[in-house]
Amino acid sequence: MPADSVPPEQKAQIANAVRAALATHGYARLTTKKVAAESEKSEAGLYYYYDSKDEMIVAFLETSEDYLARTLDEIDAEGPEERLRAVCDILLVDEDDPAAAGVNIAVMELLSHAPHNETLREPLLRMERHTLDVIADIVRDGVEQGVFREVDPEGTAAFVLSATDGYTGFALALGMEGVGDDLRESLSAYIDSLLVE
Amino acid sequence: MPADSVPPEQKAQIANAVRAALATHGYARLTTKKVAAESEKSEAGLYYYYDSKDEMIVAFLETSEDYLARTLDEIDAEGPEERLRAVCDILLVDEDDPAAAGVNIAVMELLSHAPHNETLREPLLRMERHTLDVIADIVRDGVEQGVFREVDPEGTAAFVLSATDGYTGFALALGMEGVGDDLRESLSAYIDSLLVE
DNA sequence: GCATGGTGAGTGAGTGTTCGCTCGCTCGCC
DNA sequence: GGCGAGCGAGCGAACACTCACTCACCATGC
Repeated sequence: MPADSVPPEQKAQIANAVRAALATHGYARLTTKKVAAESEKSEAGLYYYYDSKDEMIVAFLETSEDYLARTLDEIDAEGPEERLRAVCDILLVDEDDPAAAGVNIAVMELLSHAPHNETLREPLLRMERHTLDVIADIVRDGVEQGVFREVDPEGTAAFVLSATDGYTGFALALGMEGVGDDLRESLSAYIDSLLVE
Repeated sequence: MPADSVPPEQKAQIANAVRAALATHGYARLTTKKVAAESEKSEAGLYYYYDSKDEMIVAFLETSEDYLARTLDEIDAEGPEERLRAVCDILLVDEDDPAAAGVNIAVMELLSHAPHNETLREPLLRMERHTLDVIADIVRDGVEQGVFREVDPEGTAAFVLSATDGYTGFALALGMEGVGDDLRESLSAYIDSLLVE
């Protein structure tokens, strides 16, 4: 079956199974058998909807992409400063939420494997690009409104996203306690430093 | 053979083969056959020195750890500000150096797989912990010398390392051109903001 | 000077297992 | 009775790892 004609409900169900399996086993140890074990289908049942394991992962990524985009879109904070803080709060995964941590770490694993897997590269690129744009837009608004100093929106966005992704990819993945709180404070201080006096 | 009694020359040679194979294929697609192909030994020859694939990867990590520690130690810049800039320069891998980029991306892949592989966790933890300490020491010196504002050394170190690791794990891995330069500038501006007026 | 036997270093050819994926079939429903 | 949905069984390939063996080298005894 072509990937883009999978019924939405089935796509959501399979994406969810991929998500659970990724969080539990990581990408390098992900197998279709493990995905099936997390779903309510058999291994062969997954292949009824998707032609390959990679396509199932793409389904998960597209679902995550939608979810993240919606979450960022739903921020109802007012003003660039509060909005930027809200975005950071979303991107800096709580170490005490194992489910969220597992998924986000797995996405970092997918990201760092992207150079070797063409199929996964595109959806990952879209997701990161979008997040980058959301942050840059907020910063740009802040500069135009005179809330932020005259910083470069793209550079600031890259800095913030790097910091949050990097935190997930090393401190969260290694279970380094305390680093999250340290970082949260420094990131908050960084946002302070963006404000005009 | 116990891993800690492998002759140094053999360890270096095998670590090097693992490094090359990781850079080319990534961790998720790393096989002992590919490591052997990058070395001058057969697959069975690798097992003469190491009992498992994971031990070979640990050998690579220990070698990298030594190399990074030595590189950070050899910084001869003077004063906390210049030293901090030098560290960032080392950690922010150049996107035009494919070999260095490949290895660093692979280490990010290992990091984000760490929750699922106990064997790799320890050496990775040591490596990140050490880097974190090096940065925190520089910041602490800077604060004591009155060069930096009274920032938290640990938090600042976590912020800087997160940013550089994160850049490697998403922008470098996805080949997002320009992000590196944007980030370099923002990171430099951040260091400016740490300085006392 | 030279046969003998032990040893470290290494390999070609496998081992059993697991992988991604397919096929022939069944079942329930219009 | 035809058809969409799904599964048990199993395919070939690839995987991590092992084993029986070779070969160069060296010490020893004669």
